[in-house]
This record gives sequence, C-alpha cells and structure tokens, in this order.
Amino acid sequence: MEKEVVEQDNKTEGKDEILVAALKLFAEKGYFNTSLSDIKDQIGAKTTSPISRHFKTKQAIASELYNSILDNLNISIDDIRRRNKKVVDQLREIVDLMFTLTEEAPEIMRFLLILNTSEFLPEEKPIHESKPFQKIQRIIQAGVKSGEIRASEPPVIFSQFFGIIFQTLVMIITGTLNKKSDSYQASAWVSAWNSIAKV
Amino acid sequence: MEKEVVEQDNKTEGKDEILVAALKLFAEKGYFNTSLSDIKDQIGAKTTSPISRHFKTKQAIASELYNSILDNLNISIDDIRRRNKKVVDQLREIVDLMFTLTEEAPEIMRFLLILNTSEFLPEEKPIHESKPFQKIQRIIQAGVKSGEIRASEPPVIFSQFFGIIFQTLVMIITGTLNKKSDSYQASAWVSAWNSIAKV
DNA sequence: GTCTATACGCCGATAGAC
DNA sequence: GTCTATCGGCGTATAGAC
Repeated sequence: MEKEVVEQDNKTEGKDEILVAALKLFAEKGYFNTSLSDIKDQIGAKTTSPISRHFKTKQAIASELYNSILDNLNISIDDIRRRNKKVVDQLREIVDLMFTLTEEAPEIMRFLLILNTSEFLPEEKPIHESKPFQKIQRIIQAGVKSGEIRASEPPVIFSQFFGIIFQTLVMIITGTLNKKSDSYQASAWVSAWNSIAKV
Repeated sequence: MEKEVVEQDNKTEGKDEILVAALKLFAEKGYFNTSLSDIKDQIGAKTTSPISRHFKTKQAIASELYNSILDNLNISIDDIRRRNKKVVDQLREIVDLMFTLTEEAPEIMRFLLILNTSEFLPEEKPIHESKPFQKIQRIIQAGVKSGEIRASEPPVIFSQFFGIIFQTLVMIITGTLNKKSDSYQASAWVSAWNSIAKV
C-alpha cells in the first residue's frame, strides 16, 4: 500500500508545503526576519531551488499566502450569509469562525492581525479593503437598514464591533489572555454586539 | 539676535534630530524598509557617520525611540492620575491624550499601534507589558474595585475598552475613517466606556 | 565631528550540471 | 526537479583622513 514510510508526512505537495512552511515562519518571526534559507530548512530541502521553482520572489510567496487566506475567508463568509438570514446571526458566525481559526490555525490569524502586511505587500489591498471585509461592511449596512444595528456610519460600527473582537483575539494570540479562547468568546461577543445593537 | 538663518530649522540637535527622522521614516515605511542611508538623507547628511556616532546599531535607534515614547506616555498617565480622582475621568483623559497624539503626532501612534515592535525589538517588553499600559491595567482594577466598572478580569475589560479605542485610532491613521479625529472621539469614548461601565 | 573609503556578511536571485 | 556554484547588491558597521 504505502510506498515507503518517509521521514515525516512532510510531503504535503510541493507548492503547498512551501506555503505552509512560509506561513509558519512569517507568523513566528515576521516576514523580514524570515529568509528563503529559513523556509528551505523548514521544508527539509538542502537548497532554495525547490522554492525558486514555484515562486519567483519571496514576496510572491507572501502574496499568494495573503490572497489565499482572504479567498478562504471570503468563501466562508459567503457561506455564512447564505445560511443565515438575520444580521445578528451572520455576525455571530463570523466571530465564531475567527475564534475557531485563532485556536486551530493561529498562524493565519497572526498573519492577518499582527503582521503589518502592507509593509511587505505594498501593492496588495490592505485587509480592510479586501473582499471579505468589504462583505462584512455590507452586512453591517444591511443591519443598519433593517434596524438591527443602530444608525451610524458603517466604518464606525465596524471599528466598535471588530475593535473588541480583534483586540481580544490579539491578546489571546500573544498570550495576554491565557485561558482557552472559548472562555473569552462569549463575553467578547456580548460586549461587541451590545456596543452596536439597537437599544 | 539670530546667528544666520540656516536652510531650515533642521538643527534640532544632533541625536534628537536623528530620532525624529527615524521615527518619521519608520512610521512611513516600516523599520525594515528604512535603511541607515534613508535616515542619513532625511537629516541631510552626506554619510551615515553622524548616525553611527550616536548609535551603535539601527536597532538602538528604534529602541531609544520606543522607550522614549513609552516614558513620555508614562509621565502623562501619572499626571492624569494625579489630577483625576474618578476612574471614569482618568480613562477619559487617557483616551483624549491618544486622540490628540493621533492628530498632532501620528508617527508616534503609527509606531505604537501599527508597527509590530516585537519584530525588530525582540528583547524589549511588548507594549501591553510596558509601564504605562500596566498603569492603565491598575486603573481598571481600581475601577472594578470601586464599582465604577463591572466585575471581570482586567485584561478582558482592557480588550473591550481599548479594542474600540485602538481600532478607531488605527482606522483614522490609515484613512479608513477620514474625517477629523474629533468627529470620532466622542462616539468611540461613549461606546468604549459603556462596554465596561457598571449597569 | 563630519566625510572617505572600505570591509564584511547575508540574502535574494540565476544559470548550469546532475 | 533538485543540487552546485556564483553573481550582484545592499545594508551595516569600522577605520582612518580632513
């Protein structure tokens, strides 16, 4: 059946393996503190050639990573909107998704929330202008219109709601809040929602 | 009276001039995208020698900048605590200070809120463990004890209160919220305080 | 105390052999 | 498709002259 138990199950599959390794290192040490040589070590290669085969530049790795993360987020949000009618339920599921990601794939949330992506990806849209976050803005607009959320400029609503959520997640990621992330999700949600809900 | 009107009033004074120039560039482009040569250009020197005279390494510049900013913040917070008895007034003045800084010295707030300082200053304490922010935590504790703030873990309170404030400031700095920062201060304060105030 | 010149290392990137 | 070798470039840091 198996064709030799290789050292590890490191063989994700060429390109993906590189992306996973890079994500891990970028999240740990930052983009600029990570060299192609570090990535090469991480995937257990002897040289950086396998990397150069798939990516022209180091930036291209970060770029593909960034867009891939945002794409997945975008898909998830579409799914959430499809499955939930009320704005309150949509936002609750989005928050749930982010807490889940923070626990199960903290590198992704580190990349999004802690790294300053515009510093090494200057030509990419900043996170707040990306598709998934524009969709969130639209959800908020819908909530204002339907009366679920109190009237105010959507970016202001956004800053209040996601200010609480993101800051909570950042403090979980950095270890300032050191219990399991579930412990904080409920209170963060209540507080965030109450800060924008009508009456 | 004056001893020659020099090109500009660039002559802040050697070391300070370097720090001001570095702060500006770090805030604009990030630490890693700023070379000593950039700083040299900014202060109008021909070589990096004047810089090396005052600082052994580029990191030392960032470090002194970081500690100087936190020291000043720390002093301001001491002053605020001295002048205000009630916790609500102390927090309101701290928020006021941060909005004022965002308007009058956005580089400082960029440095604190947007740059990932631990990426280039790994041996410095992260911001949330710095003296001024520890003092803020103590203010929160006092508020919980006095009954002004609802009972909960201080870091949770912190994440909710400053989550809103910081996110608002970040969106002002990055231009997502594009009116004058005063326009947003009031609503951010109300929302942040309500999210933690008792009843 | 500022400029000249230089040294050093590291990293990113490429071309060519196996 | 991976390894060898190398190239150029940049950024930091230093030593020495004015």
